[in-house]
Amino acid sequence: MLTEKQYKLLMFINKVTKETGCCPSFDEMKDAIGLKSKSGIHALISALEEREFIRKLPHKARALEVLRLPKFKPTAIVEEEKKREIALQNSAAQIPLYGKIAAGTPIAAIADETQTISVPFEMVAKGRYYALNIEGDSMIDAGILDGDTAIIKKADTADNGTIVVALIDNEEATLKVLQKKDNEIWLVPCNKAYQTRKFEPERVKVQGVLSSIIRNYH
Amino acid sequence: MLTEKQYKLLMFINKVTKETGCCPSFDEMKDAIGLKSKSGIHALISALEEREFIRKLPHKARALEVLRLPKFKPTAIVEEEKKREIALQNSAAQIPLYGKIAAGTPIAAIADETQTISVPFEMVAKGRYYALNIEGDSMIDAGILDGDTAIIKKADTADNGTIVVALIDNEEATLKVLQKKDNEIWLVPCNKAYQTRKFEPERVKVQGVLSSIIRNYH
DNA sequence: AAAAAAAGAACTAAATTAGAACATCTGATT
DNA sequence: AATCAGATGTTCTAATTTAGTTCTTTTTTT
Repeated sequence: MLTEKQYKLLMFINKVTKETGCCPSFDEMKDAIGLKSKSGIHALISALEEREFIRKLPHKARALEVLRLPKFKPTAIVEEEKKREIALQNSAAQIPLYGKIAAGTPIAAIADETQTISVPFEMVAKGRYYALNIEGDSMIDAGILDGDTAIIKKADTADNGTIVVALIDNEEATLKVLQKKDNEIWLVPCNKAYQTRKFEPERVKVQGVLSSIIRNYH
Repeated sequence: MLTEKQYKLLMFINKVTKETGCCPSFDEMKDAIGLKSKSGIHALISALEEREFIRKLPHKARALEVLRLPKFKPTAIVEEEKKREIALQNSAAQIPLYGKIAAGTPIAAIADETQTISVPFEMVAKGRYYALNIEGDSMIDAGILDGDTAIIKKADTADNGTIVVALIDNEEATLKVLQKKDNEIWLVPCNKAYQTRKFEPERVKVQGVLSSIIRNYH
């Protein structure tokens, strides 16, 4: 239907006309569309007139009239808008919801990424994140309850004392406090009813660090 | 469509005609537009007539008729754009951050609304919400820790057993579990180190119900 | 290399403005 | 009916600014 420039120009004319009641001059259009010469505008205007989107009085200043707007947008514009939309959505980033943790499944295995959860952008400023639903009460003393949503920052290392997603023997994922000892890795629960579990370093892989907790009451 | 002067004149004619029922003379228009000679008005009128915005009877005094006003954007498009904008904004709602709770200040008093926090849209689907920073450990057994952010739904009533923002004696706001007894209101902490406080119903006002908890780790 | 898009410059036309002279209309007066 | 005054509309000239058109050259894209 229309080329990208034609579309942009038409929308600009329409917008200015609507907002000010006057239509823009060739120079103003030139600046708006990002051209350095008016002659390009002339060509675009001719094209728009030929396609009956606008009408003009020749040799008159600011004498354009928008007759109609296109029903469909040029693909280039659509894609541009998609990008912008995604950028805006990122003000609340969509991150994948990988499933439950504390069950015996490695996270990668259930990473279908079909479900997502939106979280405030401040939470996920840098890095890559995913969400997990908390199952069980092994972290209850850290204020992490059954049913909470954990926002995890992907990482394969972590500092002592941080809460991490740990994959044990490639088959069990769990959320615990990390303690690296001389020749062992301790996964410390935050609930006196549970025992600290101790592993050889080879058996434990860090899959992420706890970044945020979100809990919804009904 | 029109130049600035043409537009101004057209709007002036339209306004005067509507307000007084008769249209202005060339001299009045000249003064209104800020010209020192009527001849300019004549030229502008000719331009407007040529563009079919007004009609005139030649050589008749005050014989102008406004035919139409500059075309505006089709409403359908305007509304479509508005909807999209709202949808985008809502992907992460901005809600006001009222300040800390458990300190001795009524919430309304610190409601400056200058700070906001963005929360996932799912959390604030309906109703009006605000955020509070949690101070103290009186709710620690409910998994609500010092420093957490509470998303509160505005309400002035609440069910028994829900966690509410309660204003006591119009001066102290606190987050507690609500228990309405026969002739008392109990505000129950979730920490064995704290006592349940009991009040006459008149002294306690519910200011909201806990909707979500957000906690950020570094 | 060919085609399309953009830039640049030169040229032409229109818009704006002022001032003054002139024409027309209306109602009142002769 | 003719005339007049006052209010209003019209035309013209002229200078200045702003804007549209066209043509050639350059750049970019294919």
